[in-house]
Amino acid sequence: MPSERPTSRDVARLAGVSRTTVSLVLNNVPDVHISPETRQRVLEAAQQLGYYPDASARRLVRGKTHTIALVWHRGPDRLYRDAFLPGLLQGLTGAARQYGYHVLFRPIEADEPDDAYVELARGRHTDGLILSGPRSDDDALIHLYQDQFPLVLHGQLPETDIPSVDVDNVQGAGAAVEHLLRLGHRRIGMITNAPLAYTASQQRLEGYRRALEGWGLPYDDTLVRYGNFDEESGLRAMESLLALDPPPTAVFVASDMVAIGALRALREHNLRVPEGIALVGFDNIAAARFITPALTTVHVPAFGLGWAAAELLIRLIEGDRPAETQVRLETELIVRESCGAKHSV
Amino acid sequence: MPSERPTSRDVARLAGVSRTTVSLVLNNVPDVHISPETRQRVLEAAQQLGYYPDASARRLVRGKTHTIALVWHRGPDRLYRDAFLPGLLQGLTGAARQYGYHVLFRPIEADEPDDAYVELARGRHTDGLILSGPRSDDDALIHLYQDQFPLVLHGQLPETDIPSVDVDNVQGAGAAVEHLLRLGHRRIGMITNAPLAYTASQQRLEGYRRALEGWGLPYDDTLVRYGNFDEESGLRAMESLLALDPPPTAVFVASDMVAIGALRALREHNLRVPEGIALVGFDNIAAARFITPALTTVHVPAFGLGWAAAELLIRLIEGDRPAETQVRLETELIVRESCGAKHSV
DNA sequence: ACGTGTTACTAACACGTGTTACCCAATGCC
DNA sequence: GGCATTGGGTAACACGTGTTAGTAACACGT
Repeated sequence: MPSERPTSRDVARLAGVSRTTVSLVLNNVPDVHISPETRQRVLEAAQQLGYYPDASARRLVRGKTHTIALVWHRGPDRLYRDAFLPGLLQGLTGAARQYGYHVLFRPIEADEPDDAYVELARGRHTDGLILSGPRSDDDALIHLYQDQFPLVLHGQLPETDIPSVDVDNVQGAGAAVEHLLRLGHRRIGMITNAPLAYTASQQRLEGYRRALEGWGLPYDDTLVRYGNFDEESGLRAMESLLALDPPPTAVFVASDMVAIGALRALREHNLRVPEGIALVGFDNIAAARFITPALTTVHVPAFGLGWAAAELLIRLIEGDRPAETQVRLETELIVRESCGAKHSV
Repeated sequence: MPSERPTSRDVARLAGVSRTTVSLVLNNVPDVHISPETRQRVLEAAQQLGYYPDASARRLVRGKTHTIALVWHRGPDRLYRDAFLPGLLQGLTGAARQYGYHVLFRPIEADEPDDAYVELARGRHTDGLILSGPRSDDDALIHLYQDQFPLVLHGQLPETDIPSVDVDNVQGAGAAVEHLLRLGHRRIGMITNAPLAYTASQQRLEGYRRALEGWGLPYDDTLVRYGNFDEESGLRAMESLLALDPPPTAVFVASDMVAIGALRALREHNLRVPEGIALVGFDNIAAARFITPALTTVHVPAFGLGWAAAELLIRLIEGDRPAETQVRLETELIVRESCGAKHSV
């Protein structure tokens, strides 16, 4: 880009007015009197020169970047979370655009310190952060929050009141298990999406337990296995459940990825789904639709989560304290083939 | 964030030196003599105050934003391209980080003008742009290029020498068809990924044609159908191919998404894959692995494309004219079940 | 005694904008 | 006629940094 980029001074010169006037006109400052002719001259001059105000200068003088960042932590669940990235980003940018904000994408790689993102905040690269996959041992995060820096978590951090956006895992898991109960199953196993160190895992397990108890069935932890984000863990967990005597007639797998592994185990044991064992997943990743049998699952609204996160964050930035800073979105049960409902209806 | 944010002036005051010295020390400016004691004092003062230089001020004075943007156009292929977004972004940010750049994500929505992204460039929000899904009728793009603004296209625009990054579609399609030929097929149909207005479609078709001709087989356009990004189009195209007498014994579908539709058509006709008809796809989207039968396909290295695009763009920004501005990455054939190779080996 | 270099540092300008405080002329009011 | 008010505009400061040109002190060779 050649250096002959026009500045507001050039526009002022061409229009025969002061730089102040140019600024007043171009920003449509209210309650200020500029004659229509002058206004017109300025507009034409700006147009003619192809003037665009310099973003850096604006940021500096206004003390605002009009940018928010999505901080994307690596971790064992990275591949899993990648499935939500496009939807989440579209939601984020959609809401951001409505408020005139830009979105920065900032993954934290394995060779970086976990708190590498603080520079974004402290160095005033952005006005606020959305943190995906927060860890409770992250005290840089706590400090930022104490310093009133605008933050929204994607996912939950127990024991804090940091604003966050998440899906209602208890309700979603409950709906899945309820569905199996309605189909007549009474011996229902569960494979978690991840170890219980993850809040979401605890909550989905809790939903499973409550659904059972709501129907007067005891919670029995011999029917529960722990997944770990990937197919492999699902395969092993299902093998272990099949070793039970008798095995469950249905299994709620709290992650589609893990469910795909479970499905493979069933195929290797020549068990038909849903006739032999019924399955319900969680997440509604793209592959759930395509796999055979198509997976009944709990839909996680990635777009909606992104939208809500950006909207909440921007509200915090602009200072109008929102009534509710803990957003929980509802999930939706997507009935396909793996649960057996299609046959029993 | 309270307004007591420390500036370099505060650091200078605390260390008992001038602001200039602070800047020199903190930026490690070479060939300048500062006594070790002073250097130490400055560092300690900065540390003690928790000083982070203001990014906006830096951008302004340096005339660089150290930011690049990924412009993501909507379009009929959006859902299709979403499959590559996570990989592409990881690649982009990975390379960007090595050079100290940030990455902005900017989708252009349906209700915006196509050239809404120029503001990013003209207003100096970013130092360069990566454009995904460029259209040849976009003259804002041409102007930007003429004004020497650093640009890299993801995908190709015929008849220009704008730097671009893409996969070698001709080679990839050729390898896919070659694979089917080696397996003994001689009557091979093709379903394109999209209408021929898309450069990638033309090129994949060209790869198909060349592979046939390389084996001395005539190119026969009665064996070719046109997909349109989605499952539905694949289903219809395959139905049409099945109406031929005799139908092809194998089909190269230049998009996994479309291939999934084709697969459904075959299932509805009770044709087994690969025994009845063999299939090879293109793209290697996540679902290709999970579907039954698992899809043999041509892998598109999204991460590599992102990395290459960012690296090329940053080279252009920093002024060291790269030797080659048209990057073409190789694809890789992923052999799974749908082609029949697993049985014949 | 004098110029020449070197070390260690600083004063002052520049980047391009938004905004406050002020000014001048014309008008309205009694 | 004197005074307040309003319309239309500008001079000057501020934002927080990077960088150039310059200075003061001191060492050194002759």
